[in-house]
Amino acid sequence: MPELPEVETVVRGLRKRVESSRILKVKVFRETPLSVKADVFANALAGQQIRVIRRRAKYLLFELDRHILLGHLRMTGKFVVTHPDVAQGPYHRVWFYLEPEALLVYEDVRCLGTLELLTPEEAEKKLEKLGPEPLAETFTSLELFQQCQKSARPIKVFLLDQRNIAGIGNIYASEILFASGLNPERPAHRISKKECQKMYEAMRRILQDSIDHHGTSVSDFRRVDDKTGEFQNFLNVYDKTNQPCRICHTPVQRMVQQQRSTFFCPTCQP
DNA sequence: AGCGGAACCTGTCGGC
DNA sequence: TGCCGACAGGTTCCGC
Repeated sequence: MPELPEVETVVRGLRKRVESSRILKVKVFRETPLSVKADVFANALAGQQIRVIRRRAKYLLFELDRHILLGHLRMTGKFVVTHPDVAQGPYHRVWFYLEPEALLVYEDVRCLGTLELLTPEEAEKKLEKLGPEPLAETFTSLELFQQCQKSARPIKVFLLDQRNIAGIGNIYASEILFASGLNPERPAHRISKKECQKMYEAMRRILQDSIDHHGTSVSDFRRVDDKTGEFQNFLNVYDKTNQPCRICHTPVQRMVQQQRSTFFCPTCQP
């Protein structure tokens, strides 16, 4: 499901519902997502308080008394807050019993998501490899331009590489390039300073707008309270193959870059 | 160093 | 109806 705006939406929901709660007990239904054995995971978490919840790139950080629980939802991971007497769903992978009275459910159809139990130092080491947060006040168009200058890869592929900029995924990469009028195959280092400025502004505007609309629910993304996001209503090209471009009415095209779909308007993005 | 491709999983959808 | 391949919002590993 999730790119930066969706993870931010989840983090905000979790903050409201479970920040400062204490983990009483953990039940693991499937070990695949975990970085350690189920019993180690469960025993280590029991008794720790969730002090702070925050986001870095597409990661969720649960800052506990002694550990960082680092979550990544990959394609289909979800966190849902519910009641302790809820029935076990088919894709429930981990239950966190919380005090006061709540159940935090981690569910994941495809089981590609991860829950890593780390020390603060290990988490730090892992996250420092990521590029800058595109919405950070300190992130500038000049920084983006300088980063682009270092890469000959297609700009779409560049945007997906988390070491360049953190948090953009397949939906927003296509949307950002459409809004910037840039062809997805343009080598990153061939993009002018002026075009980069436009891409920077599009990036910040689109990501912030999406957060304001609680993210994009294309198939199964849900908020912590199981509501959908609303930003799918504002997408211009993603998954719109053969539909007329909103600006020029040319049919939107799909192509494959790095084994992933890219959507674009051949007229608006020459 | 940097690239393309496969792997990790499971479900869904379209075509024949 | 049934089967099969393609595809899905992501990351990481491996070999060239």
